[in-house]
Amino acid sequence: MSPRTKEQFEEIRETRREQIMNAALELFAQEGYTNCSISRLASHAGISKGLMYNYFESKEALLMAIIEDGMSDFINYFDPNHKGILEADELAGFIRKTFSNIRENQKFWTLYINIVLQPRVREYLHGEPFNNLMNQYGPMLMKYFTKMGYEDPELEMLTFSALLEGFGVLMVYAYPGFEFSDGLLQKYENRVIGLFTRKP
Amino acid sequence: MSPRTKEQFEEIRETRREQIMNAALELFAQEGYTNCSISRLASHAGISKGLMYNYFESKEALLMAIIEDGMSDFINYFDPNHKGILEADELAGFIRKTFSNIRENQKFWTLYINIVLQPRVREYLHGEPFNNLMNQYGPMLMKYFTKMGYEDPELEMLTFSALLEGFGVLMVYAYPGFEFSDGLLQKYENRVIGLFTRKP
Amino acid sequence: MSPRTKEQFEEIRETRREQIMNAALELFAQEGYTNCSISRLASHAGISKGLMYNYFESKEALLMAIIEDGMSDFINYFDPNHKGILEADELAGFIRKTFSNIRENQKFWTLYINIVLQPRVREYLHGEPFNNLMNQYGPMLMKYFTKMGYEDPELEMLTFSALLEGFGVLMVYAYPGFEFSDGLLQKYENRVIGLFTRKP
Amino acid sequence: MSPRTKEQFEEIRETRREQIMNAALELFAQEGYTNCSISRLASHAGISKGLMYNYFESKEALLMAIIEDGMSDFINYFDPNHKGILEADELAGFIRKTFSNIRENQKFWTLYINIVLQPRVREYLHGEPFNNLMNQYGPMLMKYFTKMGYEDPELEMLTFSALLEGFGVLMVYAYPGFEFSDGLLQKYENRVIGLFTRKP
DNA sequence: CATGAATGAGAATTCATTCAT
DNA sequence: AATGAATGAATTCTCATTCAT
Repeated sequence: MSPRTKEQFEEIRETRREQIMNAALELFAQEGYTNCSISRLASHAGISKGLMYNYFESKEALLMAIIEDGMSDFINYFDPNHKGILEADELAGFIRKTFSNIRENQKFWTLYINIVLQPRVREYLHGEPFNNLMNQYGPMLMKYFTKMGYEDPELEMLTFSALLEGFGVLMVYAYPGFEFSDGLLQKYENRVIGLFTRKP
Repeated sequence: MSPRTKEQFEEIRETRREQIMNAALELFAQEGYTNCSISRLASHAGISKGLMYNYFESKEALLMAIIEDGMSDFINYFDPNHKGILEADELAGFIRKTFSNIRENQKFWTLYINIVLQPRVREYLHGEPFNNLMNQYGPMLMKYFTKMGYEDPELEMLTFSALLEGFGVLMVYAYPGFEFSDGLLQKYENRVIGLFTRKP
Repeated sequence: MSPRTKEQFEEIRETRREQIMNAALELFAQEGYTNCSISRLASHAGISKGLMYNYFESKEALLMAIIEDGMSDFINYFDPNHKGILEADELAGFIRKTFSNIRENQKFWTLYINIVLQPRVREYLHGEPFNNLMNQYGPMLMKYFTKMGYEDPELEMLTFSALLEGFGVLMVYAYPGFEFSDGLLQKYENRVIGLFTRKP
Repeated sequence: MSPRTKEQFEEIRETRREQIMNAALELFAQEGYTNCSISRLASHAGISKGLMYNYFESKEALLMAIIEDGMSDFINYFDPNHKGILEADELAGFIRKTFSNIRENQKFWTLYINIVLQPRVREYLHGEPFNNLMNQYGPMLMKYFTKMGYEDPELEMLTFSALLEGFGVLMVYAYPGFEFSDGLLQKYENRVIGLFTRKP
């Protein structure tokens, strides 16, 4: 009968927020952001339409929250020492974490790929807090490949990025005929690491 | 002035149809299928809303027509002999055509990537006439890599597909910091061809 | 600490009630009744949404309470003897009090003018307890101007009412270029009193 | 069977536009801008909700169009010679036209008074094309009363404005007990003209 | 007495599609 | 063949009100 404490309210909010974001991620990934109405989102999350707006300012804000959440791991994977210069073992670690992240968060990557081409989302991703990741990614890899003695750092960077991006897309597209066994994924991971962490 | 012949009428229709599809592809790729209204589509194509429906049954039919058109090249690139068995030079040709197609039809690929994850589009793509392409793609590559003596054909197929898909995505994403000079693209193309057409 | 007495509780309630009404009047006047949500009203009053409903049955009830509060002065100004017949000095007093009330309660008058045309509010104002004021206002002035020997009592009544209403509106509108100095207001007040309290 | 000409389309649009504006003015005046939903507006105008947006960008745009339409007469009444200096007969003309306009367009004035206090509307009214009217109104009257030799031009201006504004409000409010016979209105008009067009 | 999470009806707005001309 | 007015269902979003705690 006594009123709920501030802590209780915060706990409720946190739980609900996650519940909504999980439900939304699932639906967004399945059917695309624009095809999911707030109405369906809400009923998929088991709440009322109105409550959605208690937790997220708009449908777009909900999307951005999901993107931010999904990207935050990446921000941490990459250059954990913040020195601005990659070492070979750091790159290997980054690759491993990236692959396992893609495997485990297929829903997020589906959504991400589906959404990232839309101008508004891209603007958001090129702003803070992703700005650092996006803008430092290229130069840092260039430095790395140069330092490691690769003949054409730009070409390496393109190949490296394509192998990662392409993998993500393939995981998500699930072309008929492809089977991503654990063994295969492991071998792919090792191949990519091998290609870019040994002196040429 | 003699009345136009049936052939002239059909020619006019065909021209109009292409004009509409080009305008639509441009807008779809720029802003996403769902974000483009028929109204804007029509005025971007320089015709009235009503006339759109004279040429395409619905907005979705217009989209599918564009997809079909964009994919038809690929259907032709791949295994031109219809033998079901690839030769190394055929694969090289396929790779070259694919890359040049991606470079030249960026708009289409933007749209394609943007749209291909949506259930209805996927259903369409997995039906005729794409069915053959999609379903034969994997097995054919497997046979190829096996025949060529690669140790792990599945791994090659994954790598190969990732390098192609990843390239497509990167072209379209245009990460800040990437510059796709003609020279770089040529080297990338050569590298990919080199990786998969020489006996290991 | 002895528990609070019933009187103390009621005093607290009364204070809160006024606090809410003041906050609400401010927002209502600034932005219009319909544009102010209960949520903003509550946070502007420094309390929770729920508590609002402890003090007022509904948003409309809160509005009516404010209107009743603001009008009650007028009810008292007018014909303090309840004889139904006005004397010249009573009218002068009424005019003076009206002007000072308008000057001091601009927020209320803004709200009042903004709100008074809406059917539901008008119904309320034409019911008790305003009924008497509204319905007796006209006849009483008629009698007054007749008794005072004005040639056309109806015309006087119209002029008189227009000068009061018009003043209220102008105070609230604040047309650019108008400056309501104390001196000007005083002269206006004197002019109005002069016009209607001297034998013609 | 032949397609409609541009002229026919324009005629349809003009007719519909007026039909919508008339219906909206009626409902707005009766129940207040905020209380009228687009839905009811549309069905009151005998059209679909969607069509409203073919003619007016938004509910607010519709309101502004009505206001602009209603005010346009006033812009023309006032200082028809655009000399910036009023003559006595011009003022008399202005007063006459104002009164007859208020009488004939009660709906508009109800709406106007109801709406003019809202910040957004006031901003609009203080911008073009009303800017000239609103901002020149005060100074022009000041010059007039000065030139005519009135002792306190500011006081005259206030009185004059109050008599006009007050009249408008009273017409709209229709206090019970007031009866605005033609004779009364004529006398009021003459009184106001008399008060401000004769040398004091 | 107090809180704010939760609801749901309804508001404004958009847009694919139809159809009279 | 061509136009654009007209429709109405669906969408995003708001908000007064309720209620468990």
